[in-house]
Amino acid sequence: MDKDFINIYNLIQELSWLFGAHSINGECCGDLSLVEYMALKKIKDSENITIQEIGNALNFTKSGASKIIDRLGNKGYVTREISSVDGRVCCVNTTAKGEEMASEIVHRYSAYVYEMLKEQDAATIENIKAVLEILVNSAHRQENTLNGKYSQGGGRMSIFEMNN
Amino acid sequence: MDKDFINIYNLIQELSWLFGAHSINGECCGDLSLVEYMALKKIKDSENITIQEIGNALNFTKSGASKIIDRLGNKGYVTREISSVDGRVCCVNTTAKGEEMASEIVHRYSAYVYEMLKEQDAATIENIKAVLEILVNSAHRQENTLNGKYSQGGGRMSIFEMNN
DNA sequence: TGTAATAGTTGACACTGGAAACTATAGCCC
DNA sequence: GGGCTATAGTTTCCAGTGTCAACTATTACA
Repeated sequence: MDKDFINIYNLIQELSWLFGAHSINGECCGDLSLVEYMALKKIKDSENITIQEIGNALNFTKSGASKIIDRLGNKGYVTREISSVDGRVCCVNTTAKGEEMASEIVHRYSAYVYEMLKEQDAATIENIKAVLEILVNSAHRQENTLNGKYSQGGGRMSIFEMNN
Repeated sequence: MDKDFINIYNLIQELSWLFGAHSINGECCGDLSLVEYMALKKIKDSENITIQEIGNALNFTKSGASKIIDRLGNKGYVTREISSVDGRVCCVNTTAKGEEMASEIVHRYSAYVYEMLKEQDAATIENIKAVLEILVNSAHRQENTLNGKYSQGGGRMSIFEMNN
């Protein structure tokens, strides 16, 4: 039983590494790092997201988030506008170019995943999807119970503070 | 059909992020970064591994790998000895402390995974394991077909050079 | 023996993200 | 309205990290 979870942990770790910043994603896509891509994706999926929200979503300080948006802005993938309702907050949105880049990356990697899995039958593909959904949902739930409130540093807990 | 692979890609991406360097692993364990932990794990699993091999396995240059081993050495987790058969190569091995630290990390994260998945029944757990094995194996296979030979820079290909 | 190849190390460098100080706006209370 | 506080974001300084290129040391081979 315990063995199963060790096993699953090791497999997730391995998979994460293979899809993480040091592997195929090392340079995620031309001029985007993995972090920048994740931010771009988040911005694309939310209308008028703020710097702070991006930071919280990706576990960066607002300082770090601001710099990531700088980079994305310099590359022409996002715009930064001052909110019309509150002069302190920035509304970040993707440009057409940013939108296109995000789609391109998804397309490329999906093709990669297709190459990976093309020999699997339809039922297996469905099953893979179902399992990944369980994992992602459980991980999100677990993340939420772990994370406290966010201060500048995004008061996230290390797993090592969990229960000692 | 195509939709399935996009879906799966997005889920893997999400899961990888959640287990990647910027999330719970931000500080993987006290004084180890994710990269250092991956190296430690690799060293633990192979007898007398060389710097170069570590670099290749983790997609680092030999220079980068050398510095990671420096750090692990300074923290007392690994030893570096000159090979008895070839005076140029280093044999890296874990110390007892390193061994213990690696186990501790696995233990901690397995507990985390257990918390994540404790509500799933036994059949689901088995299924999760099976799916992850498929994914990890396919990803490794795919990685090998993508990567060319390793030079200093570990001549890995960006996914964007795949077919254009 | 001398030249080329190979493993590893080192130093200079660029990039990244955090902490803290700072700017600017908003909210509130008198 | 004036003044205090809170909040969003930016900027400066800094430490950590990994690459490149030059270097050392050892081995292989002609």
